[in-house]
Amino acid sequence: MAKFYLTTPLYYANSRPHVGSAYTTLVCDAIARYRRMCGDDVVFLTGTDEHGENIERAAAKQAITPAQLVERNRQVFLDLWKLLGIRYTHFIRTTDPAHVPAVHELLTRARDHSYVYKGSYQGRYCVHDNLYVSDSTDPIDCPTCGRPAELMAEENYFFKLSAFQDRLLDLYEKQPDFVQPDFRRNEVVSFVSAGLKDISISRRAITWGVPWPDDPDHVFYVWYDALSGYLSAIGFGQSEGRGGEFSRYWPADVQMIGKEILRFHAVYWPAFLMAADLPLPRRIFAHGWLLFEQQKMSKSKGNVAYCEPIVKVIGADALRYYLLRDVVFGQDGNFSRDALLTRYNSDLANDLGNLASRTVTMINRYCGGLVPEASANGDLEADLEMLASEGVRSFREGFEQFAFARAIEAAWDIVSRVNQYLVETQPWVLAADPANRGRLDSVLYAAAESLRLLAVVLAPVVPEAAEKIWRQLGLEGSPENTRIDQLAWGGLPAGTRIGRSEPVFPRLDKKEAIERIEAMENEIRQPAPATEAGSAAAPTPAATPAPAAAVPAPAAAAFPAAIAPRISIEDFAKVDLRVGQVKSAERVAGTDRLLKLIVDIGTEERQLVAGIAAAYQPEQVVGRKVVIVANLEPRKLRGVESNGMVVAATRPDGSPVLCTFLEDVPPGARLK
RNA sequence: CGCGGGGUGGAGCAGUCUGGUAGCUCGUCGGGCUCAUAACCCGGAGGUCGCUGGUUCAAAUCCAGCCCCCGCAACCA
Repeated sequence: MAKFYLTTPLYYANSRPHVGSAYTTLVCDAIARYRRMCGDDVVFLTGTDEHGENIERAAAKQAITPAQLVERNRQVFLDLWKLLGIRYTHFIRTTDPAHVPAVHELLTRARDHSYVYKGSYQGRYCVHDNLYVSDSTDPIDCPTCGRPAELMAEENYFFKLSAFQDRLLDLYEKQPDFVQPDFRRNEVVSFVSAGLKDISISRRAITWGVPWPDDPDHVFYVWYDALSGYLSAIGFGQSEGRGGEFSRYWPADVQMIGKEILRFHAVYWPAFLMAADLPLPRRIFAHGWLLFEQQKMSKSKGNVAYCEPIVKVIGADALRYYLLRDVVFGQDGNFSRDALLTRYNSDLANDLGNLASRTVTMINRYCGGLVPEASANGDLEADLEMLASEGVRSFREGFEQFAFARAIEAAWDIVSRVNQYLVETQPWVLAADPANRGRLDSVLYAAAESLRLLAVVLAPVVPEAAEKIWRQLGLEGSPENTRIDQLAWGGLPAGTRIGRSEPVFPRLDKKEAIERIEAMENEIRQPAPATEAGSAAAPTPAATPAPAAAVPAPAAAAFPAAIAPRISIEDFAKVDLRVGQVKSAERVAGTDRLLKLIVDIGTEERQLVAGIAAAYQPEQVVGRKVVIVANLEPRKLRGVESNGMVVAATRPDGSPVLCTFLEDVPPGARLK
């Protein structure tokens, strides 16, 4: 029996997963189910990355320990996977005690080959927030508090990534499908060709992490820790390798990731493994992102779609089907509730569900509920059989290339053909005359047998529905226990007592369903400290990319957000808001968003820089009365001094809307 | 010259690597059927495949240049 080891990324456990996070997992689940149905011995790993300063900070904010936070969030993932019917076999958390020896073993092997050394790390660090802001020494402001991050240096352990440039390029060339899709590989090749710098793999100021084996001042930093999870999950570094599990399943056959973590998986990861003399995964597949109505999903835009409401309203199968069918796998895809419901109604309810319903009903009515014998087959049946077999073949071909949309289309060719076939043969007319008994039996057998093939083929995509169809056909066992690679026409035994016809996918009122989904989503977005912790304030600076399927939230949640804590009138009085009139405006050269404004605030003219250029042309703002925060500390933006701030509201899409007045007010008037 | 994706009937997308009747879903218009979840089936209308030039017997597809949109990154005090 062939083994098949498949992994999702280990999701960063600092907030709750949304549709994007679930996408990777769901795709992997479909692949895992498919491989099982091909007879493979499948290990399907998912898990959570639970270390790092973001988690430390999120926990501190809620006054709980990191361990408590992570336990809580992990549970949200587990619940969601359950809801979505994800049948993973292994779940690794990087705080699992068994994970530590794996990281240490990987390190020991790399050290044995002198790929690890102690060096001086230089970067930008925010002393106020205790946050590593950037690995570069270029000046940058802290994304959390906005104050300039300080240049810092500390002793770190480094991994000699630079030593692997040639071997990596060689790998991409000799094993072209190591990184897929092709255009992603090209990206990786050009990145590596440009030269690799050694990377720091430890930190001193972080305590929530895997301890460095012989240096208590250090913990492992992000990737060396997180990526090792793919090894520790199957027993690497443990005595006996957990009964030989590691040697049986490693290397991974497919490692599925989102495009944002491509570099870490396609460059760092193979280098780490090479350094330890371990075999490399066979394939890294980076898929695209789900955009929401053409925009990137992000918490600050308030447009994140969550899975739970969708599943509760239309079912996990519908979501699975929609994501696999409507998104061209690999590219960025669009997520739209409207399209989801349209797909549900037209493909699942009208085409497939209705086909099952009419077929089962007719067998019940015309054949006494027993699958008839195909005794009088003609050309139409031969054609249908051929088309169905071709459809199954083409489905498998698509699925094996991860071209899920194409595979599902092939299955729907069968669905359409059978619906068409029923109209052509008109079994309800045949049933009117006993002389047509033989034809009628053949027709209904052909329809039922087509449904059986469909149930098997679609089991990886819509497991619950496949199961229902299977039962309605009166079959024993389950479609998932049927070998998809040996699937052939004629497997439905005549005489089988079929079940009652029940809608597999009840038709839904689109508008009403969308409203229900949105209402439930809004509930989730209400401040829910237990799970929203990480998103509220913890940004993800460049230095600590979270190994999650979809990008983490950007800095501040602008919309919709919880109301900030109450302040006193004295606190408010500290903010000096003034009416100002824009005298001149010009773009700050080389920027997309910044306008340099000269504003008359009555007593003086101020120069300030506003990030509104995406929404306002300079000539649109000249002469306008605006509201200025007049007593902010000056700050330089792109080298231009900004002496105050223009007040603007933020639309859900993030664009700014200037605050202005309907009545006339002289510049300098104070707001209170 | 920062990195990447994309511009194909009203909407959303395939097709581009491997040139050769432009395809799918939804929508729309007309017809058919009544077994079925007001579902199913048939037919029609609707596209100079972003623009320009080149290669070719032949270009959505290959080459060059240009325009526009969208992410990421850097600058939203």
